[in-house]
Amino acid sequence: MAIDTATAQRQVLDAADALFYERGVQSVGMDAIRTASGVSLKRLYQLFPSKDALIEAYLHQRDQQWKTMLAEHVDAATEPREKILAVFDFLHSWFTQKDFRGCAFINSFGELGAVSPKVAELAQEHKAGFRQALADLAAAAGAADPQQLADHLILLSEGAITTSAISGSAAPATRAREAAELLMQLALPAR
Amino acid sequence: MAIDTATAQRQVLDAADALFYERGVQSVGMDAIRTASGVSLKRLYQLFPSKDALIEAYLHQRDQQWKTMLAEHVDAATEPREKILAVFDFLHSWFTQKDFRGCAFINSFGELGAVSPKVAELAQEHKAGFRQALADLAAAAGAADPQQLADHLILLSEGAITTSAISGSAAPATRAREAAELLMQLALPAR
DNA sequence: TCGTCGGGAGAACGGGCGTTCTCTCGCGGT
DNA sequence: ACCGCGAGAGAACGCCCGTTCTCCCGACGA
Repeated sequence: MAIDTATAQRQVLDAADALFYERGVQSVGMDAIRTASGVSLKRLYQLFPSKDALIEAYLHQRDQQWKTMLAEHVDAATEPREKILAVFDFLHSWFTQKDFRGCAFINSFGELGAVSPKVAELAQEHKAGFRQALADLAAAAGAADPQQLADHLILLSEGAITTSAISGSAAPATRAREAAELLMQLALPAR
Repeated sequence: MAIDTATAQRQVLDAADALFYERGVQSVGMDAIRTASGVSLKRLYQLFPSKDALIEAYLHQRDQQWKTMLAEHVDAATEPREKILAVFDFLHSWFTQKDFRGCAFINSFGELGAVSPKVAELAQEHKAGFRQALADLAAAAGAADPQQLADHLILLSEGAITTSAISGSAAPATRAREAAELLMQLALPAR
């Protein structure tokens, strides 16, 4: 065996992640992933029985990575209010990554959501997870209506993601942070 | 001549609009548009020299339609503050259309933005136009910083569009409207 | 009436893609 | 040393798609 199964999987997933995210899921052929990963097609199909399965794994991995990065930023803050603002700092640092091209779930949903129920479902789950995280933060900060504040914050976040992707600027993150601060003034008890 | 050039063009554009929007640009073949429009392939290629040209025309048409629908809602309101809220009422009525599947520009950008500069450019122009419209409304409402208010409103709008598309619910429009009201409380001079 | 022009229907072409198959080779066990 | 399993490389297959071509017909001017 040339390479260990686990490392082969990691190589394939890394290559798929980079290519799918950069060019979109449909524009990337299995051959490109074969070339980029250095894993033979035969093995690739042993690890992932179809392109759809690979797409699923790609989205799953993105979800994990995204949650981890978000948690790192949020955990670094101590004050509940600061933790909410840290979400937008996280967005800003994400937007300034040179390969930033929007949210993988929004992009995949736009490509395949109407045609692949699985992709649509994964996008919903990802966004639901984010919403839950925001709701927890809002509750911890003592919001009178944490669900409402969470909804407002998620709108700002999603808006910032797509606006930043299309405009190519990271400014929407700071604008969203501004707006979040204003909304918190109204939704949180005075300190 | 079986059908007049103008009506043939309209039939093709209507078919392309429906199919591209519903299934995504890349999932729809020229053959499907030929069948749906009833216009022969030969004529189709006389009217639009390539699929790319047809995609461009599709996006252009979407832009026009969208601006028109927005303007109808905004113009129906009289108070400057009401005009801004009318934007979110427009979003709500859009989201409840049975074929709603998010913003055609965001979806196309996710599919082709990285690979087609023309699509990326059209998406930027569309969003810039929306931003300008919001900035005008914010200025008319007497915002201290109309650019900032416009930026906050566009984030709420874009967030509502993608959240609604993925969740399949129109609720984000009302949540965004709520948030917009709160932000206006702070950004506009007391009445 | 005849020829020609333009359009409709759909076959054809060239290329790409997802998936599978073939061939070959190196390695481990006896 | 030999056998056979599994892996790598890439050809092959079947299908789809964008684009062009062919063939046929109906309309219209001389």
